[in-house]
Amino acid sequence: MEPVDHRRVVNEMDFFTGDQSSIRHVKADDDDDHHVKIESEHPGWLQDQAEDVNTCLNLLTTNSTASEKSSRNLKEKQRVNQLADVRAELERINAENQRLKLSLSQVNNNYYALQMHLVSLMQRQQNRIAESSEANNTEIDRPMEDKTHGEGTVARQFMDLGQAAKAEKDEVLESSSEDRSPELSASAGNTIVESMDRREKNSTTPECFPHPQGWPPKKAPKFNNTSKDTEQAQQTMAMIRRARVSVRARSEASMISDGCQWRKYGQKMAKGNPCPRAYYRCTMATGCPVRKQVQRCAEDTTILVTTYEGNHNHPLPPAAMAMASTTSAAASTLLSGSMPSADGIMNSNLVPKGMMLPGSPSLVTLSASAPFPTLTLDLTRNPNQRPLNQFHPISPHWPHSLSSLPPHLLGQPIYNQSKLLGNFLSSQGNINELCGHLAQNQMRGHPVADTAATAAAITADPNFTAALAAAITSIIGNSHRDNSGGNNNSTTSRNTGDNNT
DNA sequence: CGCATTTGACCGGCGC
DNA sequence: GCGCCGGTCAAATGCG
Repeated sequence: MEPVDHRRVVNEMDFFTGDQSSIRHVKADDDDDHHVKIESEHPGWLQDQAEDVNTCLNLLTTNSTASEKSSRNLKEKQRVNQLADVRAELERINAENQRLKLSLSQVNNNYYALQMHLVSLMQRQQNRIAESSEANNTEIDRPMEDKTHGEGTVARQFMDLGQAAKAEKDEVLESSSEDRSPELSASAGNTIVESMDRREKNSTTPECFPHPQGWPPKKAPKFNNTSKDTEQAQQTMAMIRRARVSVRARSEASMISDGCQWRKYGQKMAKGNPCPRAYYRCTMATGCPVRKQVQRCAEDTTILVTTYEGNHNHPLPPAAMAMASTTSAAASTLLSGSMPSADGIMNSNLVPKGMMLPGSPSLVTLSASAPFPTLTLDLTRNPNQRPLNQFHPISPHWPHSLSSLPPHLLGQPIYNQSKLLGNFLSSQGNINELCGHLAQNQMRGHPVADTAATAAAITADPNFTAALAAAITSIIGNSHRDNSGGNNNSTTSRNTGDNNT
């Protein structure tokens, strides 16, 4: 038999906070001469307050003297004054807190902006070194130069988006891009807005830019020089959101893991493909606009095509940083260049020549037929098997080895990735060489299995493909990244677990 | 029971 | 104007 508790327990809301979660229990103990005990999370404080409780009921005993009354009134006034003081202090502290929060947010933004700038500077320096050492190979060097050019540009693009001085912009518009030094370009308001504006001005070119099927005219109305900067910025951002990055990779999994958390919100049968297309949205933060589509290739169902769209509006975990700037990079690549057409882009230095091997399908393509400009990274094509075969031993530790890859691809700051990859691409010009290079650096001493199955396993590994895609995209996208510090498409442990099995 | 996924409905853009 | 198509929504369903 349990002892019966005669105490009545009454729930009371905490009126100080209005928080139901901080409900106190007021226990009336029948065994204690009807005394009321007040239990609190802050017993000491409450006790002190209880002693000083001002009921404002003016409950005075009849035998009080006039002097006692006056002294009590005085005390009450003092307490009221103290209370007012405390309240004022509280309000002041709250205001200060808000200010500090704002400052912190600004500091964060500035930090990211500076980081982007640093990245661009380091990239530029790196490219100069590569340029001098690879003077003979202008085909490969120039893309890197342009990348550098673009990187500073984009770092600024996102920093200054919406603030670009219009007069400055118009001035820049007068000069051709060839005449501009990278420094000038990066500092003279060469924003996406400007790029689009320039394209708009360049009406002599029939197809100024791949905007078939209504893009951008419908989604983003034409710019004119009299519109406000803010409108332009919004339109530009809308365009950036529409630009896409598509990654083709062999994978048995339903989705490659890229560091982010995704929630499936739809699935459709797309025309011309027996495999359904799945629609996912990023759930790492409420309101994150990033979407991705996953669909198997109609011709080869072992190939998984993942298309990213949008920019994350939240910081990403370290594991997700591998996909740094994927979509924003692509968007910037597509939008910041003054390419008259998709062919222009492909024939230009925007896409590293090394990515387009002679006699083999290009690893990077730009779709001009898609509704939105789409950059496609094809990780399924493997014109040179050697490096991949070298790359990886058949090992039960492979997944763990992947986790050792991050120091090169996943966990390092973007500029390291870009530097590494940039160096390598400029010197080797072959993505497979890149794989081998990474592998040799990372896994030196490991046995080498020279089998096609190994290569397939590597390319099929979601982590690897995602990381590789991110790295490549970082380069292709001129290492563009915005100052949110979180415009990355990446992968997450959850997805890794859920979707790779 | 809460959350994620599934799936049919719905909507807007585009071509005819 | 109509139908097709891609994309999204939201109720139903499944699962842990």
